Amino acid sequence: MQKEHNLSKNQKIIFDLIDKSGGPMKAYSILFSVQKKGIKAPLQVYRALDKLVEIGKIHKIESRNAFIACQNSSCQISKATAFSICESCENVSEISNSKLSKYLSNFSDNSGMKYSKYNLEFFGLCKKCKSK
Amino acid sequence: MQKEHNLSKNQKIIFDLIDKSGGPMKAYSILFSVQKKGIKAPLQVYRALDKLVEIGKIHKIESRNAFIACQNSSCQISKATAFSICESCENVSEISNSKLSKYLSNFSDNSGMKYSKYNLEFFGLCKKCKSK
DNA sequence: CTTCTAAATGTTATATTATTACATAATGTT
DNA sequence: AACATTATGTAATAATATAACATTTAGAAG
Repeated sequence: MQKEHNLSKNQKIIFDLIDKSGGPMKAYSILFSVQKKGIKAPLQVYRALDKLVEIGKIHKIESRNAFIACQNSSCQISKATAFSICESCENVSEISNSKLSKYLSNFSDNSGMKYSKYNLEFFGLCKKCKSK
Repeated sequence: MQKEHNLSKNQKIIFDLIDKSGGPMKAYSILFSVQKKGIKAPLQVYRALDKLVEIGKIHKIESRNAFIACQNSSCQISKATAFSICESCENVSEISNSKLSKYLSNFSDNSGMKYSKYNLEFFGLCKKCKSK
């Protein structure tokens, strides 16, 4: 049962942009693209991004300082994310593999720490780039 | 068989500082600390950090833009890293769990991509912070 | 429908993180 | 010694992100 989040004006503009782009986008490139829609300042972008991340509509690719629309409909909250990143063309895709997420969600070591969240980034060459 | 890397002057200064700190350090806090040793510019710090990451003496905590000394003697190259991060006190430690690393190193999905590297960051509350 | 509150917005300034470009010096190899 | 590679020094600037403050909008409670 997915909670419906009514996105605000800025949130919707920015989510739609990222979603339509189909890939990761950087904050200042988003800013540039939405200036014609009246969003003028970095903070307006970052605030929308923060909220979108919080509700799981987008995820942050930490190693790239970029944001991508969630490609996994069951992912309501960004608390368990995994991505594959091509180091040549920088293509990013979200990995939704139930075994992997089960394994990591249940992972515990001997530190006595209970993990509530994780982010995993895999790097390599995608099919296309490998065959070049 | 561990390759011996002869660190250069700046690399050694910066590695020693991070190593002795026992935790993650940020680039500009490193810069501040090493100014008395003659390292004056950000680039000098970033260059040393880049090299240290490349040879696996330190790792970058992507979600924190911080660098930590490798706590895992068998880790020559930063190609398979996992960390646990306390979201309250920001304590970070490197996870060395052979099952986990084996699982992730062998992970493959149906994207046809062969992963050569990964970085995993777990978040939660450490023992101390949990009991507060 | 009004009062209250929480969330979102707008705006300016500034902090933090990282790289470009170019010159020089030290180190290792043949 | 000549060459190539790696490291250093320095100035400028680019890219990423937040602080502080004023105002507005949207929901919830009476």
